[in-house]
Amino acid sequence: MIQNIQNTEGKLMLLSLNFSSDVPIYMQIRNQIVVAISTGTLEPGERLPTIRNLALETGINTMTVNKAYQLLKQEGYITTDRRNGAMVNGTFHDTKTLSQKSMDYLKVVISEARLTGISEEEFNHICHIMYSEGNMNDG
Amino acid sequence: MIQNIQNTEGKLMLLSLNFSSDVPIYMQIRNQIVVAISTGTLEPGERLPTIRNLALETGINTMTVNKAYQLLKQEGYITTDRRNGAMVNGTFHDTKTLSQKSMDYLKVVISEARLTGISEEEFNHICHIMYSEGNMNDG
Amino acid sequence: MIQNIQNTEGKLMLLSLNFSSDVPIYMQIRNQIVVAISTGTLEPGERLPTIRNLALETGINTMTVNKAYQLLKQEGYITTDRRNGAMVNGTFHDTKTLSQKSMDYLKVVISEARLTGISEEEFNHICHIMYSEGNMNDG
Amino acid sequence: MIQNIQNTEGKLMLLSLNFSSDVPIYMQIRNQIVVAISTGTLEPGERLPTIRNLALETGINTMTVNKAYQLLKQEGYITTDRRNGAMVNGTFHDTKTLSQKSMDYLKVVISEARLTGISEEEFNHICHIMYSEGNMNDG
DNA sequence: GTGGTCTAGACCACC
DNA sequence: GTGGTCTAGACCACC
Repeated sequence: MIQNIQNTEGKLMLLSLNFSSDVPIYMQIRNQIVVAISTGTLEPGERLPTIRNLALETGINTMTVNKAYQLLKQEGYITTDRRNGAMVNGTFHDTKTLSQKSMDYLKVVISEARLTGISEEEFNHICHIMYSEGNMNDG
Repeated sequence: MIQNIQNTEGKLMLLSLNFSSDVPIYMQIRNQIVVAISTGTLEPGERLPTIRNLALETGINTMTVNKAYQLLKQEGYITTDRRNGAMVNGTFHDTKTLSQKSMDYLKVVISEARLTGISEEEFNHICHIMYSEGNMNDG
Repeated sequence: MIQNIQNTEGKLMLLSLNFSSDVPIYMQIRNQIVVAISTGTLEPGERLPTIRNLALETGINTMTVNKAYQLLKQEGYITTDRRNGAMVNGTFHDTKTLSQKSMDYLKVVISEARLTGISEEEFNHICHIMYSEGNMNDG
Repeated sequence: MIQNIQNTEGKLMLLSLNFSSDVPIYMQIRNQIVVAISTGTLEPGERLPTIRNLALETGINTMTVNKAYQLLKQEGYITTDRRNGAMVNGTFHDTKTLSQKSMDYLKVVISEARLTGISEEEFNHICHIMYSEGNMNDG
């Protein structure tokens, strides 16, 4: 299911939820918001949709949205306060380190890539496209 | 928990299971066997530990191991028969395509990488190291 | 054993299980649900009985029902999620291709038909009756 | 695995065994011999390979081949005697009836066909091709 | 000995 | 309440 979601300024945000996926809904929300922040679809300081709105428009429970926002807050991607709701963080730690979880996932993805005959150059190309998506909103 | 597992020829195989992870145990087994096949730790035609043995030595239930093997079989990584047990497939389809799931994971990993200040060159370097691991057994 | 099963809306569904068959129970369930979807007994979007209910009313274990549902899900016949349980898919890929397995079965069935003296016309007639069952709910 | 098998007169017979299939080996042998008889590849009165030979050339246990032959004998497809080994039956009962098992399989196959968008005419065409294979050796 | 199936029952995250 | 996972243990056909 693909949903058009508006943030508090009325800007559109695409949210694609798959209810029969083994990835929990709250994690799908979290992932897509991380991607949106990284690609610039969500800019530093920008307000996220309110929990209530996001829940209402996607038809999911507010608890589920809340769980996603809590996770994002805990990971440092967003801040929440009572007056302004949720907001994209302006600065991120330049730790230049991938989490162990991401490293594990990456290893499995690369393993699958190799086994289907994708060369390192071709894999770099796929990564390049994904990396570049983050620069579209920069120029 | 890290376990040394012997395949049917007595060769050692490292299996690291995290029982408190949100990744199901059968999926952890599946993932690590995919990585092992890709890196050459498990060679084409090589026999995997029997379901019973793997279960016994890791302390996991045979049903759980069975589930992992069924998944690997269904994905085309291994074949199973009652004569020889489980066996790494000799040939893989060079489809050169990543599954949607892998694409999604990769996108999230790359998003996290960007946000921690990892440049595309640095990310390529991480990938290069992982890609190269599979070539150690080639020379 | 023939069981009357109710789906979540209370609609009756016939399920006939043969415990002494060489066809595994989960496969019998899978097969009969595929037939039910194809004939329109189960309609697109319709909810299947919950795993628990189906297990309870048939006296089968939940794991066995779960296996059948997992298979149906993987084959694209149904979707499952924790909110709505299992649900018949609304759209199916018009691939117009039979699986190798179905081709093999069909070949054996046709071979048996020929050897018992059933002509191609007579065989087409049997198929016609089975094909037509799916159109009863259309008119 | 595809094996060229010689019958007792030296005639070649193609046998394709899939050891990781969920269809037991003895049933695969049985099925393929039924198809071979039906298509005329094996003619009435023709001798089958000896159990020992078939086992030797395919690498399967003689018990497995024996099981297949016993089943074929019991179903009336072949006769066995101590001097001549196994032999294709000359006459088959023109019962013009499909077994319940075959009816069940056919129903599932047709259900799958409908759901992938195969029309009755297209299905008849597939059947026609399979039916026709049995007439190639007739002319 | 091997994988495959099934049970009874528990527990879990998710919604 | 829902599906999903896991266990301990039994039994099975197949090879």
